[in-house]
Amino acid sequence: MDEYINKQLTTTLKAISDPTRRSLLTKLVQQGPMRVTQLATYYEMSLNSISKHIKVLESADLISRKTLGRVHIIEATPNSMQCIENWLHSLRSIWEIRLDTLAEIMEYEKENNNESGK
Amino acid sequence: MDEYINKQLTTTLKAISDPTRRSLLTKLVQQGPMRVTQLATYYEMSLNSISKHIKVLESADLISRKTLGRVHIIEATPNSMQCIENWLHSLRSIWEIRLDTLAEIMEYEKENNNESGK
DNA sequence: TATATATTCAACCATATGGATGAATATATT
DNA sequence: AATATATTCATCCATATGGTTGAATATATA
Repeated sequence: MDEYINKQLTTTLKAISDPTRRSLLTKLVQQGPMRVTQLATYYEMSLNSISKHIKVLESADLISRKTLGRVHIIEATPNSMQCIENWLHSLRSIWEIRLDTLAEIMEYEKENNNESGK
Repeated sequence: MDEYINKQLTTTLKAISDPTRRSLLTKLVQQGPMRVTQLATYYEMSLNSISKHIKVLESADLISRKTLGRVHIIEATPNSMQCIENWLHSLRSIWEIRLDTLAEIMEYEKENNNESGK
C-alpha cells in the first residue's frame, strides 16, 4: 500500500481510537461548530486535556479550527475518515475474492472426485 | 452510546491502528489461514513480536486461532470490524441530518428576508 | 491601563505500547 | 530418551499516551 496513505490511516485510526476523542467528534458532528470552552463543559476532564485532544484530532484532519480573536471555533471535518472506509472496503473485497476463489477450487475438486468416483 | 460497543470499538480501533497489525491482517485475508512462523517470515521483526501482535489482534477478535499440536493456525475474522463501519455510518448520518436541518433553516431565513424585503 | 477570559504551552507523572532477548512449554522427530 | 521445532511467557527498555497543574499568550472588557 501507498506509504503516505498508510501513515494517514495510522494517524486517523489512532486519533479515533480514544473514546474521549470519538465523543468530541460526535458532539461536534451533532451540534455543529463550537468553541473549545463550550466543548469542554460536556466533560469532567480539565480544559487543558480537551484542548490537547482537539490538537490530536486537528493533526489528523478530523476537525478544523477558525480563530476569531481569542476564541477558537472548532468544526468537525468527517470527510477525512474516508481513508478508513477505503481500507475496510479494500480488505473486504480481498476477502471476498479469496472466498470466491476457494469456492471455485472446491467446486473443481468436487467435480474431480465425481470423475474419479465413476 | 452503548458502553459495551464503545469498548469494543476502542479495542478494535487500537488493534488496527498499528501498521504492522494491519499488514498482518491483510496478509491473512489475502493468503488465508497461516501459522505463526509462516506469518513471521514476511517481517523483519522478531517472531516474538509478531506473536505479541497476533495476541492483540486475537483479543480484538480480528483473528481466530486453531491449535493443531504445536502449530497454531491463524485465520482472519474480518467480520469483527463491522463495529467500525457501524460507527462511521452512524456518524455520517448524524452529519447529514444536521446539514439538512441547516439547509432548511437557511431556506426559511431566506424566505423570511424576502418577506421583510417586500 | 488594569483586569478578566480563552486558549495553548511546558513540565510532570503514571501507565501503555512496541520492540528486543532469554527462558519455559508443548509437541514432533530421531 | 534425546533433540529439534513451534509457540508463548517473562522481563526489560525506550518511547508514546492521556491526564494533571501552573505559566504564558492573546484578546476583550471595565
